[in-house]
Amino acid sequence: MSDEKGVYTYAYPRPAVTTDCVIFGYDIKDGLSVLLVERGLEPYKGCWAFPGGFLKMDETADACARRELEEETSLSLGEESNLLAQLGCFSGVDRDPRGRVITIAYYALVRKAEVRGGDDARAARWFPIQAVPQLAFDHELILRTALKRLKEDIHFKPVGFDLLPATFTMPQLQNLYESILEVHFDRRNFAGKMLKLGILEATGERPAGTPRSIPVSYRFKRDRYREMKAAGFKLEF
Amino acid sequence: MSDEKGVYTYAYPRPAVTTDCVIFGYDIKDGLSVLLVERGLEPYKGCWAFPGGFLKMDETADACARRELEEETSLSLGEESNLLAQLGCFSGVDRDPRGRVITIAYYALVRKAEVRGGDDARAARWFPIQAVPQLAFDHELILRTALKRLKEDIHFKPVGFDLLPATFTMPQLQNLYESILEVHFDRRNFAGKMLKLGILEATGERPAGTPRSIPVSYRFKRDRYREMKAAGFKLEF
DNA sequence: CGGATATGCGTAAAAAATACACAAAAAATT
DNA sequence: AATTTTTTGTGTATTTTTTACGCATATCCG
Repeated sequence: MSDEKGVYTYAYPRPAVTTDCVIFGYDIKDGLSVLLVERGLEPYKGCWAFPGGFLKMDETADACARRELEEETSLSLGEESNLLAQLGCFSGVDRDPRGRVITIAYYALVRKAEVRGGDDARAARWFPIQAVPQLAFDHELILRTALKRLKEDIHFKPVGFDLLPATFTMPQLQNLYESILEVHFDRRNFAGKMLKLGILEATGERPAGTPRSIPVSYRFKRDRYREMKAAGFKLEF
Repeated sequence: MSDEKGVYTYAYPRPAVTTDCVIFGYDIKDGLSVLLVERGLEPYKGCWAFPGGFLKMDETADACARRELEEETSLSLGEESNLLAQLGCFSGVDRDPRGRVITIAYYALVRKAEVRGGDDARAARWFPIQAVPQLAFDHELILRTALKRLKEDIHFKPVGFDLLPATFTMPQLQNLYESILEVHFDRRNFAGKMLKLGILEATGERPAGTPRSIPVSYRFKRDRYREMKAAGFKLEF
């Protein structure tokens, strides 16, 4: 490993550089949730924070975020993931008691999966967005920024791809949008718009008996979505 | 100054951290332009690049970007500027021949003003966006990213505030939008939409003789714009 | 069994986007 | 100097999109 402990000297002072990951998940029961780890080391030992850690000299910030996420939560982000996006750099002078540390924050949307603590993280857990505990460092600011960004992104990117199970119903999809945007839609209009986008397909024929009040299952048409993304599409709500 | 040359040692290696500024300007003659400086030092000495430089230990990235911009181009960004936005962190492992250097890129829109080189910059100049020379480091990637971002932002923010002179005509405003988005609009529809937003006001009465083919001058209503921004508005094109 | 609730389907009204024609003044051309 | 071309402002009819809402049926729950 190229990052063995040693002594590194520079002519000018340098900040330490970390990455942090704001990972959103979703299920019907808890609504929108966020993934946190319990810190196993000082500072803020025992406090909850976003998974993340120091940048190594031979990896990009992107790679660092993925690595730290996997080490601390066992969650690995496939290259497929639509939304591993850079959220921004947080560079407040006093944001870390250890000294000058800047962080590059990322955020991603995933299907909620089992997570377990590891490495510097004593534990890893999903928290419903309404029940997030006090956070270490300036992570509350980072969370607010991520939520704001998510609300913007949802207008342009089909977030369901990443947050929902492979097949889902229209009411579920609507519930997802409503819980992120904190608004309510008329269900007929919502379904109409979604279907008109052409990125959904019904997963099975409705049983012959045409039962009505059991929802139809859909899945996303990945190919169709890719086409539309290339052409540049927009979701309006 | 806290950043005197000396020897700074750390237990783990650290990347150097810089900021770079992508500054867009606009005038009728050249259309959209970007501000570059000619590097006075190695590496890439004599090559054109974005103004920027190393982060000091007692300043945020934001402050660093503003400081370096002023030092190298004599351009100072008022706090009023709507669009000094973080563009993202560029962290390619080999992006700087001096070693590991990551940069936090910013971008801003300003009224084109006289600029002069200073500090590490031998010269500073505006380049029309179609005539940008070869750039140092990975600055071509940064420029592409900034242009993409600008095209997105224009849908939500009244970029004219920052790019146009205090008073301007409707054809000028339209020309600005057309040169950023690289499309053409019907002028009646464009004017109609713009006026309906309610953020413009005619600056003077049309002379009594009602001459037709001399454009009406407008100015932005800053107060009205602030209100709308708080309520969250959207420009469609 | 009966009432409350959820789902799908379709339509009428309102709002917005779009395409388009004309007259007058300025600018360019001859 | 006369003529043509370009530029600007104004308004309207048409199409498209968005929004609001009614209804029949099936499930859920006591």
